[in-house]
Amino acid sequence: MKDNQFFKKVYQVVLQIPIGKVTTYGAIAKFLGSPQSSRMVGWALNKLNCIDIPAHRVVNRQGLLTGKYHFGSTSLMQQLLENEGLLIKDNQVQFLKNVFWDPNKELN
DNA sequence: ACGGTGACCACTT
DNA sequence: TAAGTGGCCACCG
Repeated sequence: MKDNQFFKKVYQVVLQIPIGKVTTYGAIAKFLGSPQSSRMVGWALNKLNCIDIPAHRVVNRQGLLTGKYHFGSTSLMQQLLENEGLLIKDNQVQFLKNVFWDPNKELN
């Protein structure tokens, strides 16, 4: 698969997210070199919804858990995040700015 | 083979 | 200030 690189990078980035931190689809997309292809990131995670990838640490720009319905249980994603010390309210990560982890800044 | 769709984001009315 | 629309690229029916 030629898009393996895209997947791989998403995979790598998500795996590098520290505990208690989250990133956004847009940030990852930008890191991949296609700032406009944030949809692909979500799509990639959808296909890579393996347990090996902590996709629960990836949220949208507003911090909303938009992909929670793809985790099987809507509460699972929230539980996982809360378990990492994050505060979730109304399907949204509180203090997102505080726990935001930017791959472009942290990874290079 | 083709069109619709998607875990989104940013710019333009 | 809020709502609408375009763009991105791969998968599924």
